[in-house]
Amino acid sequence: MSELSTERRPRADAERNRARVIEAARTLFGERGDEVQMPEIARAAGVGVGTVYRHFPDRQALVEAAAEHRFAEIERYARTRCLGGDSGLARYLRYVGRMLSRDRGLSSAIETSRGSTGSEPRGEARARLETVVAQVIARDIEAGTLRPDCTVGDVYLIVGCLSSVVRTGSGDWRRFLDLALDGLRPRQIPR
Amino acid sequence: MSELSTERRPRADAERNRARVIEAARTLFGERGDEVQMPEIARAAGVGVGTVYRHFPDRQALVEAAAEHRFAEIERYARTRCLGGDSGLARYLRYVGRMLSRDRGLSSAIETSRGSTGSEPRGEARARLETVVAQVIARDIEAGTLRPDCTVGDVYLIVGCLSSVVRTGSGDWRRFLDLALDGLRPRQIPR
DNA sequence: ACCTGAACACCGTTCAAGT
DNA sequence: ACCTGAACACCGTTCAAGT
Repeated sequence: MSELSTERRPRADAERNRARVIEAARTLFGERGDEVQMPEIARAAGVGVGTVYRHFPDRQALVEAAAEHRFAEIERYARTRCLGGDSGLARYLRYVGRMLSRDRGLSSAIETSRGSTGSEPRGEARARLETVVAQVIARDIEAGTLRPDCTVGDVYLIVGCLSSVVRTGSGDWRRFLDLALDGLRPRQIPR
Repeated sequence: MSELSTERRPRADAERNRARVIEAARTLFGERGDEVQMPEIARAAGVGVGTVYRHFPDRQALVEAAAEHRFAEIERYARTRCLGGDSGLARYLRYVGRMLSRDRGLSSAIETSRGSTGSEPRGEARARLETVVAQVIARDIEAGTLRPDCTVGDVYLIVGCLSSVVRTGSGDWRRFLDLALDGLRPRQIPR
C-alpha cells in the first residue's frame, strides 16, 4: 500500500550509465549527425549495446534525448533575447540556423520528429519552446514587423525547411532565411 | 579499327529487362517512395536482383532513373505554360508541389541528389529544366512580379524545401509556397 | 553477353547468460 | 535490477555458376 508512485529509484550504476550514453550520443551525433551507429555509441560510452537499449527503446529515442538540451538552450535564448526588440522572430530563426549548422544531430532530431502524427509532446523542452515562440510571434505582429496571419505552424514549417537546407548543404541557409523572412513581413501599403 | 564508338548494341532481352526494371521502379517508388526494397523491384520486374544491378550501379541510380521522366514532364510544363503570363514562377512551383504530392519517388530523387558536390549534371532532362527555369525567372523579373535578385539557386532552394515539406507531411505545402512566393516578390515602394 | 539467386556485409535490435 | 555481447533480422550489393 506504500506504492503511491510508479517511479522506482534507479540503481546508481544504471543512472551513471544512462548519463554516459547521453553524453557520448551528444558528442557523436553533434559531430557526424545521423550516420553514427549504435555499437559505436555504446563503445564510446563504455557500455554494452544492450544497456543503450535498456535506457532508450530505439535509436530514434536516443537521437531525441541527445537533442533535448538544445531545445532547452533555444527556448532560453528565445525567452531572454527575442522578446525585447521588434524583430524577435528574425533573431530567433537565425539562432536556430547557427545551432543547426553546429550540431548535426539536432537536425536529425527535428527532421524525424515530423513524420509523426504531429501532435505528440516529445519532451517538455519543446512544449515550453512552443509557448515562447507564440509570444515572440505576437510581439512582432504588434510591432508591425510580422504579417498578422503568421502562426506557430508557419514557424515550424520554416524551421523544418531550414533544417533540410543545412542538412543537405543544398544552398545557403542564410539566403533561405532572408527570403522566408521577407515572405513573413506584412504587405506594405496593400492598396 | 572499325571501333569508332564505345557504344555497344545491347542484346534485345537486356534492353527489355532494363525497361521492365524502370517500369516497376516507377510504379513502386511512385506509390511508396523510398521504402521500397531492391528485391521487391526485381520481383515486380520479373528479373533477378543481379540484373537490376547490371543496369544500375546502385539503388540511388535507379531512383534517379525512375524519376527522370518526371523532370522531362516538368520541363515541358514549364516551357509551354509558364512563359506566357507574368507569374510563371508561381505556376511552376505549384505544379512541382502537385507532382511531389502524387509521386513519392520524385521526392526521394530530389532530396538525395542534393547532398552531392552540387555541380553534377545528373541527367539531361534536368539540365534542360534549368535553362527553362532561368527563362521563367527572367520573364517574371521583367514583368515586375519577381524580385530582381532572384536566381535559379533560390528556386532550387525552395523546391528542396517544398520536397521536404511534402515528404515529411510536416505542414501544408501550399501555405509554405504562399509564404515563399511572397518572399520572392519585389519590395513595393521601398521608401 | 547477360541472367540468376544464394551468399556476403552491414547495422539495428533482441535475449540468454552472467553479476 | 541491471549489464554484456553473441546472435538474429533485415536489406543493399556481389559473384560463382548457368544459359
